[in-house]
Amino acid sequence: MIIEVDFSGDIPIYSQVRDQIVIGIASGQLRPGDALPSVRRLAADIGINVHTVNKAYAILRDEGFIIMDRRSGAEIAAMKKEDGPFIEQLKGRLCPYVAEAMCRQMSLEEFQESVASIYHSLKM
Amino acid sequence: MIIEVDFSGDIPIYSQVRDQIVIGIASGQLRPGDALPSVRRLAADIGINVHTVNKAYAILRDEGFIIMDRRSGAEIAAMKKEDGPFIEQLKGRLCPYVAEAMCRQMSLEEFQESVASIYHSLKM
DNA sequence: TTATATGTTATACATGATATAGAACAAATA
DNA sequence: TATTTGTTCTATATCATGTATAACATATAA
Repeated sequence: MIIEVDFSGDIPIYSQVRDQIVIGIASGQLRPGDALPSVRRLAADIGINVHTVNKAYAILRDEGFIIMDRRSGAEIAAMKKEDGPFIEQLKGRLCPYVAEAMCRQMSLEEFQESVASIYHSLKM
Repeated sequence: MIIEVDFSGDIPIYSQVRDQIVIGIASGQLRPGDALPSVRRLAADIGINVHTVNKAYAILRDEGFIIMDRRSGAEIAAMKKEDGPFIEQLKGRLCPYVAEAMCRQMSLEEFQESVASIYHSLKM
């Protein structure tokens, strides 16, 4: 799996790395049990600092996406089904986007269609 | 309209102010033509610096949500219907959230239901 | 005129986030 | 023994964020 980073954007590098790995898991490119490149390896491949990759990995670990072992490295975790608190947290983060879409006269159906478009582009 | 800010959170204050005004417009609490409080007034009400409010207002102006006049103050703008580029930009920002939901075994329908929940909570 | 209020701009400062760099540690493997 | 793993530590540089103070041009009201 190839990870690319936009250095000129306003999204932190560690956040971009985190997002792309999550997208990789969602799309099936990364499956539970798969080994991730070591922090040094990935840092060298992308051309960034080891600490930046380590921060992304630590976040993914705290979020339950990966399992890290000091000796064997990092691998994709098997995740449980989402619970109530996650959905509430998700709603809170989505709210500003839904609100902006409503201001721009986007219907609920149009918004949901965009979500479906993302969903299917990841699923295949 | 009351604007409250979380100082301990990880979301910048100017971003929180921006989001809450957008939510106010989406919910109909703020309508096109309505006057916004002056930057000094709102800053005093919330208990933050004038420049922080000014930054939020400047962003809202750049995004087309409000119209600012050096003499008459700021007011809510009448917005056109969203265009193609906006939807593409929106998809890019939503993608990580959809991906995370998929990793947590959330179905498309469940995600869309959350969006609908937000939509209706703003609409009423 | 005078006073007040508006957005706007400028400078300065403090703090935290971000990213880099180099080094070292404990544990496991080849 | 040598290498690799995640992890931790110190250090530095840069940018974002937030505050503080001041001033400006413009408009309105007393």
